[in-house]
Amino acid sequence: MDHCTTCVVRNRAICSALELDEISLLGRMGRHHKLVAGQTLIWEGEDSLLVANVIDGVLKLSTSLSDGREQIVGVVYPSDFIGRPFGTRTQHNVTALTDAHVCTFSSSDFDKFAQSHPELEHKLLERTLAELDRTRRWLLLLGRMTAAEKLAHFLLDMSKRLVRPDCGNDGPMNEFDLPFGRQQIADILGLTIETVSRRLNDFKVQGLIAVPSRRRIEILDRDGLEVMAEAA
Amino acid sequence: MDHCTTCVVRNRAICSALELDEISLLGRMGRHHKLVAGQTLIWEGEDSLLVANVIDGVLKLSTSLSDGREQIVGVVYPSDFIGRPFGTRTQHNVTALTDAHVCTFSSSDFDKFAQSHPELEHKLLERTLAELDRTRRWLLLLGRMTAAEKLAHFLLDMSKRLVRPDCGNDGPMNEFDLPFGRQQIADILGLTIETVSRRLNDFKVQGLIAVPSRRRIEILDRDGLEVMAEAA
DNA sequence: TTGGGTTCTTGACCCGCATCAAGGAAGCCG
DNA sequence: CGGCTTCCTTGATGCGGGTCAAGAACCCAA
Repeated sequence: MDHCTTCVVRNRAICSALELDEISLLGRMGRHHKLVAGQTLIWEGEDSLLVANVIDGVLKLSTSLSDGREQIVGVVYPSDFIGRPFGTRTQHNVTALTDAHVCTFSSSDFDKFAQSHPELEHKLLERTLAELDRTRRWLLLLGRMTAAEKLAHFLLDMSKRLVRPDCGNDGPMNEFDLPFGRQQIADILGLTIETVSRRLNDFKVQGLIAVPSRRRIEILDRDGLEVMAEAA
Repeated sequence: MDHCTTCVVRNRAICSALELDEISLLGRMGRHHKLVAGQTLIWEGEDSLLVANVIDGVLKLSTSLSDGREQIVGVVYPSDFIGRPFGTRTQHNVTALTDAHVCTFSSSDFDKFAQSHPELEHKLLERTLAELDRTRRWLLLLGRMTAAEKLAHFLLDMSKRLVRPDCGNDGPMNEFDLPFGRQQIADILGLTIETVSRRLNDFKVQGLIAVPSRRRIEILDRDGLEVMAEAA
């Protein structure tokens, strides 16, 4: 039984580098897996045993300090790749934020397969380079921006990344549901939950956004938000 | 004339993936380049025209905000790879911190060559994955650590990365010269120059380190520094 | 509907780090 | 050697965001 042929991320995940017959080869090594919100797939420090493609849902990558301080170091969406191939220890937890579907492979199986399929490795390289760029921009945000700037950036970024996969790419959305609670937003931006709450309220008062329900955001003044993001 | 055969990083750079005849092929596309301290090789936002291997010296990757705030997003050492292959806009400046030698390639030449040499791409992928891991740990540092913790981490990291290439890998050094001034350290850690100076002085008073001259560091109590790095 | 748990907001206070402002120490070139 | 520049240190002050502490809003399940 080959589920790859019906996979919704078939054309966007790294698998898209492969021909039909190779895909089914890879597919036979993969296992479809269901995660409930909050469930952790990979633990920090454990030997890297599996890698995966995200089919559906949103997951977070996070590390923490011994005293409980946590930092989210990455957020992963459908068609993204998870895990650390080529035998190193995993450096962070991977946890589902929403209910999610992933397609997992044993690390060693995947490594072997990748080494003999340069197309696949190339795709993975492009993704990794892009992710590195994104992460480096994040360093600027964490190291040099104020709380208000951080939040403005975050909201704008979300509005661009949360485009529904089905309804074509007609630019950023002005209305969306966050897959995060306030604490998670704080952990992404290197803030506290209180500060997130307060600055969000400031934006509301300034008429930049509306927050009709806890996780719903409406961007009322995108330009204003963009100014906020670059200047404070 | 093939300088690759005498290249000091020949066995550590990504070139080490290649056979002799392929290396000379790549070598003919490369240009050896000398940089003086402070010179910028690649500018943020410019179309990615070149990539390079670092032969000697230390370079920084940095981005900045319109008002002058700067964040260093990466530091590059001999044998490391610089630049963004596969045609995207470069996201950060690349600037020499010390006098440096690099071996540059036109992006398009390199891309073509890489696509037909999976070994090379594999090496590059492994490096990029490692760099991504490193950068993500840095997010934790910037987002969740205090000034003292940041500095302790920084010093320990330096002591591990600045091992002289010629004298084999006999662990971290307890005495070394920083390739950075105080302002650069601040830009790496997301602090101000004054805070760096003050916390460094605290460490001196506590007997953790000695600072015999501006850029020289001696670690006197490594365990103490490690405690500082994890708790503070 | 009620009750209990969770998540979010709001307020009061405080501390770490930024900011502003001199002053000192090195390096550099005449 | 003296003067200049650059880099670093030290001090005084203030603010942004963290911390602590309630309370409000929401979410379910019974």
